[in-house]
Amino acid sequence: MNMKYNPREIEEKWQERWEEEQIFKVTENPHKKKYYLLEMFPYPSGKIHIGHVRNYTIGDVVVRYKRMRGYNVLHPMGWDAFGMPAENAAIEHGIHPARWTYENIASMRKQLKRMGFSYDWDREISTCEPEYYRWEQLFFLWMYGKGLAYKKSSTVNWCPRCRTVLANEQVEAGLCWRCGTGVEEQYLDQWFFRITAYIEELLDYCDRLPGWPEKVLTMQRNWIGKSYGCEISFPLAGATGEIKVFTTRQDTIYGATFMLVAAEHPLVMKLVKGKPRENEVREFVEKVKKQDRVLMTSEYYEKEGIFLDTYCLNPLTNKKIPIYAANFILADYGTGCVMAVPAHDQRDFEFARKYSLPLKVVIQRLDKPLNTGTMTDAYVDEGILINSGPFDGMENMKALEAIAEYLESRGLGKKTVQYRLRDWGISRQRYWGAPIPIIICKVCGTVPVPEFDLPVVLPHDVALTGEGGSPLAGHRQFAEVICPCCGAPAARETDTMDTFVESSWYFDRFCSPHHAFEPGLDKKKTDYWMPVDQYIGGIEHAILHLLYARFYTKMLRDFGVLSVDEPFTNLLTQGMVCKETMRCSEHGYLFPDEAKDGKCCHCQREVTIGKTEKMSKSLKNVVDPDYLIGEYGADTTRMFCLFAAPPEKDLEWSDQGVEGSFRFLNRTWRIVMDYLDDIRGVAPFNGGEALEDNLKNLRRKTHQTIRKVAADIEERFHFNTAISAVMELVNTLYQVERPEREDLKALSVIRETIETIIMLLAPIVPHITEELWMLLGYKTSLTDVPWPTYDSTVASEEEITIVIQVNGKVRGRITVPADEDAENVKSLAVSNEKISRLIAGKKVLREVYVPKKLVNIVIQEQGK
RNA sequence: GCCUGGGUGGCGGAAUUGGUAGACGCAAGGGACUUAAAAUCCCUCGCUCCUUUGAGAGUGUGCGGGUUCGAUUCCCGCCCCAGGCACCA
Repeated sequence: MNMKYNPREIEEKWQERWEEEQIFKVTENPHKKKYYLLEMFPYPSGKIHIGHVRNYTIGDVVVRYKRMRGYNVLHPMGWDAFGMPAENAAIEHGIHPARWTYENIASMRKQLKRMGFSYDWDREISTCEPEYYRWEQLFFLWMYGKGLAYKKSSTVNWCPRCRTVLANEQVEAGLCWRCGTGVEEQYLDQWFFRITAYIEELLDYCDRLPGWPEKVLTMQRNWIGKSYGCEISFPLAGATGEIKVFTTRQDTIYGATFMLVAAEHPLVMKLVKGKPRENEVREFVEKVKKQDRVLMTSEYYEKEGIFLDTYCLNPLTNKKIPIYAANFILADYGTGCVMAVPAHDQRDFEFARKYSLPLKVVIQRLDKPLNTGTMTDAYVDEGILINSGPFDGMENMKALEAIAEYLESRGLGKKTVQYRLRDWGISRQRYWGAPIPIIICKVCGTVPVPEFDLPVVLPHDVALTGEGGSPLAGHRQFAEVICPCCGAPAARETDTMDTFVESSWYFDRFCSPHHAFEPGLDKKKTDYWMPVDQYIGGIEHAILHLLYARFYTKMLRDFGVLSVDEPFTNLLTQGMVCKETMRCSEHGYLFPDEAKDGKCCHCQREVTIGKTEKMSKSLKNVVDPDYLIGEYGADTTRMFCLFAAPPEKDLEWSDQGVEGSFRFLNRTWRIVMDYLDDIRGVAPFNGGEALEDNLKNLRRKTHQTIRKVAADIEERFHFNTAISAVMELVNTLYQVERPEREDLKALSVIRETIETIIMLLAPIVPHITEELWMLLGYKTSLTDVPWPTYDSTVASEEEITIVIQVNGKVRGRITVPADEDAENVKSLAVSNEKISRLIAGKKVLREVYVPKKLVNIVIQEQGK
């Protein structure tokens, strides 16, 4: 037998066969344990990139492994098909977003199939289809009915030249990415989902998701940002009224020497009304409003403020303190006003130094007293209260409670709980999204579209120019309707929904993807499949998508549609695949193949190498896997993506080393071919007879490898070490001396090893292993062969190496039987030739023995 | 700036619970095979030092400290990189 490994031929053959035999089609089966594995579905940007390949390969390995373990596995794929890039393509190239999207889907579907992923393609969904988003519109109506969807005024990025709303991504350094005009803030009435109605449950369950990475839960807890503190009223000086602040540091209230109000806060203009500074303050407020939100969070952002010619009174000291408007106070957190305690808060400290405002120390540190004249930073740690009236001498942590109660008892404040999480703004002034099913009638007000009129279908014929506001607003047939209540002419809501809404329930829809009856989810099926047992996706989604999906699940549960509290039992967050960005001053961001020798291939200008960032189409730093698949095949591409790093780690992309994966598959292929004729008629060794050393060692390695690979896949998804282990086994097999053709016992051990290698690799490289399996004489697909089991007696080592250290430094090694007792090991260590020389004449202070690992002999060192 | 992670040879990484640092692979160098090349197979490979060239000594996991018989692993401080920061998805 002398066949060469031909990946293209093998892969196409098996992909066809899997499809013909519908191997991956799945239905509910009450007699089997279900396993629902889901990878985050892609936005159809045009081509899959290495980040997708990595994500979907990880999922596919686990799916194929679980199948071999006997689970009834659901593994669907679909398209997060609404979104901005389609609209941008329409504006730039005149392609209709729908056409652009469907063409992209077609080519990406082809690429995914070429990778050999085991999806049940009958369940494919695209969120831009009315059959999908009609249910989302229904859920919106239910939410509206319950007050979970509501409208309020909030700000957007506004380009005054294009007269359009910009996404944060479309704002570059405070300027519109298309025309370079300075971006402004504008208020619009927009739709919100009341995620805060579920805030306590969302927080509570952060402690009840043991299958989630702790870092993701920590990020979500911090995002929700529950904090306990006080709302305190500061009366205005010389006027009626008061300013309410929220603080978690009421222990420092005696040190509050000025007041800060968010520049955008309506209170600012109210306070300076009619005062000489009114115009100056208005200019400041306008300037802050224009400051880009991204800029606001950047490093070169300078803290600025302006005095409002107004004072209020510190309610406990009754001292007059000045009120400033500032650009770093958040208008929509707490009350939008902050009592500034410059001695004990770093931001306040910097502000006070800039505007020469007084510092007052109210918490004294224990080691050396603070001096307001010489302090270079705020003191934010614990200490004893001073300058704090009746609370002097109290520990500040105790004063938190005491001062809160004191304020409460005198009616000056109350203990409150504050959250950082805001309600979810879902309005988008864009075309390519799910329409919001609402009608605005001059007579009846806000009127929900009647359920029997759903779906509100997105019209096809719109003009997309990137200018002049929401494209749907200009579509008369769509926007002009008859009010369902009074029959008068009315206007349709022309905002569309945030695409995060579609991705908040697609996993439910996958359970019954074609269910055409209300509410679009077949309860019997969602009850069988949900929750998702394993969800896999990029760490980038740790907060927004995952929090929204959790909220939406709870809400659908309360509407009786779902029976689960949480959508994802186990979560694996893969690290980002990163690559450097490249920019040309004329052509903007460049794809990797648009640059040659540091020059832009369009204009020969010098290319600027930017930061290394996660691959994304907008930065064009994407690597298309096609060249890898073409050169080496899907199996090599899959294996290399897994071998490069463990899944949770970020990866700076380089295809250096892909040859190694290809070589390994060739090496595996060759050794099976080499033995094929000799082992074809031989059954794998079953342990009946005693084995001589070399075969015994091979068999031990085989069983150890089964143990290691299963543990690596099941317990920690570390496919790189699983692959290493199989590589070692293949290396070991190469080392074994070729047995005679008549030595059936030896050949049966070889066959056991070869079958094991094939089965262990099956989830990782499914095509080559199917082919080899068939060549070994099997008729059924490897996809449903049971995962091999190991014999722990066979796998256990008879001899182990013990390291001998002297004062913590490795000085020798001894080999002992695995069950050697402690005393023997210690005396063997001490009597070892080299060790005895090293410790001769020295006093042994201590002997540490770590069973099966090492002996550390601690001796008195010279001169001590 | 704030929140969350990460940093180990020339490179990707391994060391799973505080116990042999560098598994496995890439690159590099050497050898075998070949008319030749490719492929394949074998060997070497953290760094420094040497008048014991060795089963040698020292040093080494971003930097500086600490705890411990023993630290890549735990603690404190710092530097750098990545993800998120609510309209990219």
